[in-house]
Amino acid sequence: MSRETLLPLMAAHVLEHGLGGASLRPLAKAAGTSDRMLVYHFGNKKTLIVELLDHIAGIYSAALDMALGDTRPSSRRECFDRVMEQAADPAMRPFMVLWWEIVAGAARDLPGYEVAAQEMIARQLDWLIRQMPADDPDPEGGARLLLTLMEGSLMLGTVGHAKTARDGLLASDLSPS
Amino acid sequence: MSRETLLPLMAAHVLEHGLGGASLRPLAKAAGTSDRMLVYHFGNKKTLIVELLDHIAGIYSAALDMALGDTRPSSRRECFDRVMEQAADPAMRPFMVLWWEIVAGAARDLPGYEVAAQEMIARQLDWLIRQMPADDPDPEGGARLLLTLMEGSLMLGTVGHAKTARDGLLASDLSPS
DNA sequence: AAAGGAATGTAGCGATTGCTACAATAGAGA
DNA sequence: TCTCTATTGTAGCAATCGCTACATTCCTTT
Repeated sequence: MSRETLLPLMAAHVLEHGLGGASLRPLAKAAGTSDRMLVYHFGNKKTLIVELLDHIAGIYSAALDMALGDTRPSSRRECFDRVMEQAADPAMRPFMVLWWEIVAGAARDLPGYEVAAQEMIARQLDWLIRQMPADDPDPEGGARLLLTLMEGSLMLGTVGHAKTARDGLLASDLSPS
Repeated sequence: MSRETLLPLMAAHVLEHGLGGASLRPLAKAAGTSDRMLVYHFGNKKTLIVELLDHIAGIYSAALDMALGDTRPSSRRECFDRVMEQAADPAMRPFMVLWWEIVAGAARDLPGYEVAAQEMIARQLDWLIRQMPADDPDPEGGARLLLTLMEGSLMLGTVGHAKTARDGLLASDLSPS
């Protein structure tokens, strides 16, 4: 059992139970090993978490690649609505919950958190650019705008202000300027 | 020493050191008491945290009231820029860092986190409405839109994608529709 | 002054934390 | 077959966790 075998199992555990309370022994049990072996393979907990975050960022990228739509939207607003609908999928909820924990860790400068978050956002932006309307005059700028709106809306959603974000969006013009 | 005396002191400690690692003994030391007394006053840690979050939401509201600008901006974009500039103030950083921890807690349904976050967002929205241009035809809708953009931008900023948000905003039209 | 509840100190319990010392096994190359 | 290194198990350490039992002090009310 090597690092590569253990990481996906631990990632699954973290997706379900969170990063904050992730201690060696539960992590080990989820991976079918002992805390002793986790330290043996990764040296210490800090570097384990760093590698785990990197691995999770990889999982997220792969999940995005799987979710490429086959038809392109005809407007930025339709694109936004589609992506938001997909983010609301219950299957995405563990990712969502973990995501805010990663953001919090990045804000507090915990090692590995910011790089992982940065990677995940970069992937999401790439993905979004490919999802933009085919005739959009500025797909990069549009994707960046939609990403900002999306993340703001998702955050407001998780703290019980989904309606606030929705109403704000209704009063806005997403079309290219 | 009552609850009301202890809460501000613990809030200061949490603003500096975070909520996640906040355990009874350090909290007590920051408040000049013992863990024994914290349990005596609040019953247990969970309700302590709930009351502490409520208190912190109150502090945040007060801080916003202090920061009401004396001149109104003349456009939504100017309003946005001003608010973002204020949010970038180093003095706001502890609030920012703590904020994402509260969001993460709300996403994970920890008791008290969502209510606190909801309250803080509601206050921020009220504040934003009062900061909108005087001649804005739809201050409520505009404030909701700006709030969404702000929070998205702030999040992207904390994970090292401030430029992404900025470029997205440049390619957008914030004027009322 | 006596009494009684509120407030506080001391000490510690059982559980969990990250990590380590030591020993045992296993499998590959000589 | 014999080493030698890589891997794994067992046991435990010191620190911290939330919380509690028990005793004591303090202040208010009668």
